[in-house]
Amino acid sequence: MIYITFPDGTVKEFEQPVDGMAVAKSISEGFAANCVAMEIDGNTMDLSLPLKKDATIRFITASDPEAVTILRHSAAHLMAQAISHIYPKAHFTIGPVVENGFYYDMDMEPVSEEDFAKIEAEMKKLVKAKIPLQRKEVSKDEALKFYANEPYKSEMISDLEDGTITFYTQGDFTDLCRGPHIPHTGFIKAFKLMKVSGAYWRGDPEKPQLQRIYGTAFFSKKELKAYLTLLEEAAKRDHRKVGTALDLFSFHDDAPGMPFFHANGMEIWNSLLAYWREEHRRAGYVETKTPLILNRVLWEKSGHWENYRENMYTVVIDETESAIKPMNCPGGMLLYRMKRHSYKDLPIRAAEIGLVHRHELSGVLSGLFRVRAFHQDDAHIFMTPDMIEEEILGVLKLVARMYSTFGLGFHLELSTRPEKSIGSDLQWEQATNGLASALDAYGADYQVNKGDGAFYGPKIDIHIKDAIGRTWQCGTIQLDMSLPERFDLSYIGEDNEKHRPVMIHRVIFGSIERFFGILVEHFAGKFPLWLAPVQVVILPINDHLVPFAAEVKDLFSAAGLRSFIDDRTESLNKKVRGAQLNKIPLIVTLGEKEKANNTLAVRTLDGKVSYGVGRDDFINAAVSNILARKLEMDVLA
RNA sequence: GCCAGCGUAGCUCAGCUGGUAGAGCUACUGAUUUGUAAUCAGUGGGUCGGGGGUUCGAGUCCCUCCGCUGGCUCCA
Repeated sequence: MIYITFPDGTVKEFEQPVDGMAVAKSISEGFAANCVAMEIDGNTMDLSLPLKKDATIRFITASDPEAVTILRHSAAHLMAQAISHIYPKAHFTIGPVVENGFYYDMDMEPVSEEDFAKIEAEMKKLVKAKIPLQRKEVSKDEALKFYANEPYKSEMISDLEDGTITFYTQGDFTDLCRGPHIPHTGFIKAFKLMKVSGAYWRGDPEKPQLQRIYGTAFFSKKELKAYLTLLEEAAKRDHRKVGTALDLFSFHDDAPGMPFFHANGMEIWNSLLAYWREEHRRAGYVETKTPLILNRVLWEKSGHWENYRENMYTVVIDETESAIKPMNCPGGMLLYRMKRHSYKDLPIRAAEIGLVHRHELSGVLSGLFRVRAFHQDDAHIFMTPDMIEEEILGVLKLVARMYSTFGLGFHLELSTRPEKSIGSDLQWEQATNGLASALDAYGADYQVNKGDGAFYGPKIDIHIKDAIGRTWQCGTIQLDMSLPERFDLSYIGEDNEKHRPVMIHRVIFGSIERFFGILVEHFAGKFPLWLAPVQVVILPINDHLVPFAAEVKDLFSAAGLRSFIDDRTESLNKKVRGAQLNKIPLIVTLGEKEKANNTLAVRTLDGKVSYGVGRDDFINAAVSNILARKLEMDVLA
């Protein structure tokens, strides 16, 4: 007789032997049919597992967040089983769950997406058959014997401890797996194979290349469909596509990974930076600028030559080797060293919109998101140790302020001392506590990533969330205990002695190019008025009204509005359509009525049209919307 | 860098198993003078990513280089 406690506190008695499924059925058959797995005393396991002693139980059903992970793991097995039928020669390696699905790495003949249909068809058959997944504990010897002809599995088993090895069998397919799994394949009602790629065994380029097939799975077709719709929405917003359509930027074979910004793109860029400068000036920053090319000796001193050499472009000038800067900090160190500093001068907040070049591997380049030349909205803050908390808090507040202007939410992560690091315990403690207490003072929840800090100091990473729920790491605040040492920075303290200042590097947009790309996707090209390259398009209704349109444009220009006249001899409908497709926030139509009454007909991107709008009312509303950098279009309100 | 797929007009794309390039939009010209998402007609526009090869003949096949896209240990 054993006693099982349920989440609501009730306790039931069961005769031995009893497994999780039987306990679930004691609630109801219908409930049991929806159970995916169970949690026994906090450990997730299979429903088929026998319960041998008193325990607390919680059933995991499709609606629990962890259930989908179990489902996807089982889906990976399902795919492997299907593939073992179609490609009997395939050797299986690992098949884990990843962020939005799962994958399985297999040593097999190359497959392409065209092969997915037949694999999926086979998977569907197996789902229909509702094949149970059965767990079995095996000894290491048994396991090795079973996988005698499977080199990858044998290798994995060799790394495992005897007594902890389990197999899962579903029909004719058995896989080494820790589990847990769903009771039978019938749960996998909605799945899709997504893509195929190459991956090395254990990620090692020296080892054999495997076929990796990615898939995803959900408990319902509806959820799968919602996920696929999200992907479609993301594809529609793809900044490379929108950037081409709106004539914002381009890439050319002559400079791979280095973006060209067009006139429209530069309007956005300049508006973005004007805003950035305004906020930084207000927050007490000064702006500096350091050269693109600096002598090798400097990079040796900073440690980049030793640690970052393979990402740096170098150039020989007058027989002296130099490097194009991949980071702005060494230049910033030189500026600090120009003068003697008193503790009274600190903190010094020196910003720099620095253009950096990094030689990224050709295969990782991706639109504006991963480039070889980009601008960082960098700043180095030099301070005394007791200023850490306040300065970090200041950066966090600036971050919050600036991101909210774009309607971007964010969360914070603190990374602490890694195994390999420089500096003393005391320094790390002081630095990490400084960051943590700033985070506490700021008041938002944050996640701690133990050991994820840089070797030269702890850091805070800021992850933003865009309009369709995707997250991106943009901002970062890194405390640096290395460079002040290497460059022997100092300030004179109250005691009239030299002291080492504390320095942080911080960025808010991060890479401006990347942030630009994120904004394109976040807004889906429909920029708020203050960022829109063209704010107003003027459509004269016929050719005779073009001179009148020019007068109106002059009024707009005088007020600082970016406008242009579409004077093509095309139909109004066509010009409206063009303006809408170009995502121009305001369309002003001018006809005889407007000319007679000195009014405007104004159409916004949502298709609403207001007639008889006063010119001054319109201009004032637009200008105040821009000055306030509003996210919403309220010009017609 | 490695693997897979891709590269045809400014843009989006068609071009079957090799037979000397095509559509829509854009642009330009003319007609129309338009009241809120595509007026009509005409014209222009391509070394089919570069180079090499096979062939009587290559956008199509092969080799090579370049570029783009997606991946490249969130460890059974």
